[in-house]
Amino acid sequence: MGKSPCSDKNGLKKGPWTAEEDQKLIDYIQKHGHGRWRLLPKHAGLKRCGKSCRLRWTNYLRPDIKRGKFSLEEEETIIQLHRVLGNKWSAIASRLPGRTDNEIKNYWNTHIKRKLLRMGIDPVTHSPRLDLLELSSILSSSQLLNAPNLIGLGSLLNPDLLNLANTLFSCQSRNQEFNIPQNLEQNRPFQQNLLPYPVNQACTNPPAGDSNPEYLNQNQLLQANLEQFSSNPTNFSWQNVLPNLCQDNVEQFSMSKESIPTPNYGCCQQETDHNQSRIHDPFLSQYQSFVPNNITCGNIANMSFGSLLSTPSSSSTPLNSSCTTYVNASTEDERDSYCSNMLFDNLDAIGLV
DNA sequence: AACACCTCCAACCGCAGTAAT
DNA sequence: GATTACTGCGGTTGGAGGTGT
Repeated sequence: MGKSPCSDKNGLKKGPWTAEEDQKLIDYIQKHGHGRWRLLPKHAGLKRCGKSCRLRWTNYLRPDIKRGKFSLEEEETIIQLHRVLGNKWSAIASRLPGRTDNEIKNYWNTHIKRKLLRMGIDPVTHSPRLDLLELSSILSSSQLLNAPNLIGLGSLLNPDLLNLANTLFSCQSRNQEFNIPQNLEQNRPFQQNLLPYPVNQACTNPPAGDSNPEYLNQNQLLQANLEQFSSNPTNFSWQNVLPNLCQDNVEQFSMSKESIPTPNYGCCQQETDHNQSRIHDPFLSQYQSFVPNNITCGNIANMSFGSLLSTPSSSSTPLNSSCTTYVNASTEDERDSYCSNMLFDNLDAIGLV
């Protein structure tokens, strides 16, 4: 039903707008207002299609457009709105005065999405990558860290998992004192601990211990689900091991989508400063807890462990799971794949493969 | 200086929804 | 109800400018 594209019409200009064209468009709209975009270019003396004129006006020439960098507050707002609305850029833009849908979409794709991925957060679901969470549990269990288990996992793990595993092994091999389970599961969420930071920082700044019972409880739960997985990997279910963890999340997720919840990612807010500065970045502050509130008992319980370990379907960019080695990897996907190889090199080195 | 590669964003494209006929 | 005209939306692209080698 859609109209034919502008390119079908002969003699119409494409590409970047000149200052002269901009001025013609502005002058015309100031005199006659906008609308009737199809007729506008003819009346305004522009060799452009109406669509192009509308886009130029709404995305660039409109007087109420706010130019310049996004503030942290705007960034936080975008993340919150995206969590509720998804890729409804126009809906998001309507709540950010002066920003266009195109601008927000670009900013999401070039900045925020990448930032979330680096933090180990799925930019589509806004939840921590549960597969990474599980790997931390697997690696933390000394009795399960043996060759058969890891070889079995090799075919299931996606590159992000392997990347994390490689980081952990690198840490372990460089510093025997550094206790991986403590670093991963005590007193602050794993994705904030490890993923946003370079490997060497994660290794050299292990957090202090914490006796918070909630964290200890999670340790037990993670251990329990790991053991269940170990005994029956394909039929693993969260149902039996996480009955209490997501109680609050069910309530929160049942909220109307019209209301925008305050950032609260679950049951375990960060309590301590870890001898360092507390996170004040509002962006990071949204992801300080352990379990995302949009993960419910229902949807966790229905996940099989196998599906968690394979490439997540929620991931917007399919993960490259090939075993090709990229020594000079230029893209993030390539680096992930490269890290997968490094993991198995490390496993080989310590005699597990 | 020259080249390769990367990032960013303005602009394009195709499709869907809706109003008008 | 079918068709046409128009507008809006979201995904994608291409090129300018920046950075690294």
